[in-house]
Amino acid sequence: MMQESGTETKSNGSALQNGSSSGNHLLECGGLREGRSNGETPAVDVGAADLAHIQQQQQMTPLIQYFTSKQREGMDDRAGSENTKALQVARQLLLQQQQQQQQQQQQQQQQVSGLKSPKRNDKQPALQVPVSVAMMTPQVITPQQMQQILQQQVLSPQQLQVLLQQQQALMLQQQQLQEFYKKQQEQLQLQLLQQQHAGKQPKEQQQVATQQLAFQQQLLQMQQLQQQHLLSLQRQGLLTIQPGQPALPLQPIAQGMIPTELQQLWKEVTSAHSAEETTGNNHSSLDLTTTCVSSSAPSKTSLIINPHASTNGQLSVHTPKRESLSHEEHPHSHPLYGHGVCKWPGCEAVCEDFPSFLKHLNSEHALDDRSTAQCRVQMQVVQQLELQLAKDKERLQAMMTHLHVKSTEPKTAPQPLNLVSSVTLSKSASEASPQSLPHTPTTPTTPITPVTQGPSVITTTSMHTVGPIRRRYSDKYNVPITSDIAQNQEFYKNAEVRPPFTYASLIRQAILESPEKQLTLNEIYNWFTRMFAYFRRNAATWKNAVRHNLSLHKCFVRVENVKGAVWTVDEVEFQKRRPQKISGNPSLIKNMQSSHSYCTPLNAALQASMAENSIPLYTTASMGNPTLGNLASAIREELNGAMEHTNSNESDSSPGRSPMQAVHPVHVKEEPLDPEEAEGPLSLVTTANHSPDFDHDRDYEDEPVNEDME
DNA sequence: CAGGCACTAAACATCA
DNA sequence: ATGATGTTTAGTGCCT
Repeated sequence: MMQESGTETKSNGSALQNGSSSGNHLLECGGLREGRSNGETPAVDVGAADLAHIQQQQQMTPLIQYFTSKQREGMDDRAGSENTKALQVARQLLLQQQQQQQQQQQQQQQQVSGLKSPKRNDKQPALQVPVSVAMMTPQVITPQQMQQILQQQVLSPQQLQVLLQQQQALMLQQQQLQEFYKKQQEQLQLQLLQQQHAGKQPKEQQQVATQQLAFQQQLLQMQQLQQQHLLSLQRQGLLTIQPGQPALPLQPIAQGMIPTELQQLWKEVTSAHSAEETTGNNHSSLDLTTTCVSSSAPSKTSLIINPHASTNGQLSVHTPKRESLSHEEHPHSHPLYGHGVCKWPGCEAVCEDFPSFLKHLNSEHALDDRSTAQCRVQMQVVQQLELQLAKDKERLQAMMTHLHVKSTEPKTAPQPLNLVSSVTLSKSASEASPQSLPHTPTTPTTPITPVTQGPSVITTTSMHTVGPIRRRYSDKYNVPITSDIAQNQEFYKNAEVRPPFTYASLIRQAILESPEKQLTLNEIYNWFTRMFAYFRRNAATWKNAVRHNLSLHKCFVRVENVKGAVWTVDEVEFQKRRPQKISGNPSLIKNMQSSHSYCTPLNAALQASMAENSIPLYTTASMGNPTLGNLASAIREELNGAMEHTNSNESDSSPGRSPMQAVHPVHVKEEPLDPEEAEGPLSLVTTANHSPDFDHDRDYEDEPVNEDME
């Protein structure tokens, strides 16, 4: 019958405040942008398209990268328009660059001359595979993205670990790819030289062009791999992609880790690098990549994760556990040897066994200019990574400390954001105010702690120690409970997060959701356990609470039925409670309005991005911007409902409901009810029709809030 | 600070 | 007797 999975009676201090918030729901949003039902941010989208275009051209020059990186940097604290400007500039530059390059290439095809120093001109590398250095940087997640992760989200150490591992693995892969491409490039040049001497240009050029194409494709694949990695991170709620940069993962921009000096180093290496033989085995290092890419398919639709599978809070999402992870921990002890391949940067030589590898190492990678240069590069890379790691570690430490301190404070439980494919999400979210705002005198520039404690699946278990929360925000906004539950359904089902609603609200919801608008106690229990993972524990406690609430509140009416007693909702009674509550809470309203004023322009696009990336709360949390989307509508509805209530008892605040849709005769509770009860048609069981009131949530307007309703 | 509210815990009653 | 259901009371904490 009932699922009494965890009947520990000890419930004090249980997971009441695992108000984490990363709804990993809403995975229906497929790609980075496709998932959105309608493009909220056209300007940004254009930028994204441009970026993608640029990406496909594989022609990002350092200059463009600079611009785009600038763009990204600005994205954190500026609106997107500036960024699109920068992007346009970059795009123009790119076009010029492309033209120049085309001219160059044409010239070269006509006269393959001056090949001795094809790279002398950094800007137009002759016949160089148009792969920017930055593109090849071993950077899967840019430092800023990492920063985002660390700044905005509460990650468990394990997740950080996994993240880092994935990052490292991908970096390794990328590094190998870099080497591979570098090598290919050099070989091409060498071949070209030879061919020039041999005097057979046209054919070989064609070949070269083909190879170039192949390289580009491979690079593209690499990019896609990156992208998927990032996507998977997003899906886990580990990474936030901001709206102005939906194509962010497509931007293999060197940032932080690879400054220009590093590029130069690479060039040094490249120029110092003499031609090597054989490229045939190089693909060994690519195998993983290509298979990975092909398995997860570049098309974004293929990235869509089965909502059911992914809504599981634990999010077993397709984080393609890249086999490359094993690169590091390959049984063969030498870090430069793995999978039968020499892992010296840029080498990839196949070595049958370890001894032959050692032999190869000593012969091919002896102390010479090239090795030295490569070493320097590697040092730089490592240094940068270490720096970054140290920085992020520090940040993480600070976060942990901060959160630890804060989490012990009796804060209110944050409410998961309704981000699931909400059409007006950006609007509502941007207008929203965090429910915690009234209690948190945080300035917009400082992260709001409770927000970072959102119902993230990551931390739900770790949050269980947090003390009980007495306040249930949404109790005051009981209308949107419908949409909230509907929208966060999967989240609540899978994450052991206490829903931010009072028992009364939940019970009412359960009853209203039933076809008959009536439930037996047991059915109510079942609804609780079915809808909320949280209520699969401590059954004795919450069941008692349910019964207590059913008995206590006049709005719950017991009806003798053929099959026993069922409980119904006296909507009027229920609504009666609301005005008095909301009226006493003007500060909340004010806060909402004020927060609205500053967060709207800033965050509209951001919210959209969050929505499509299944990342509630986090992004704006770091900006101190409230993003509890449905709170605004909640309050609004609350107010509407309250006002309507004062005007007439007939109207429900939710348009989705027909107040007069009484189902069955309700027989009133045994106890005499208030005299007020006599005032209405009233012991009607108001029935909510089952249409989800999403529309309602979205249709509200920005009307002035009436604080004096009573 | 008082009062209201929500939550938790527990005692008790009723009924199948 | 037992468990489910329902009622009531008490204590506590948060918020206005």
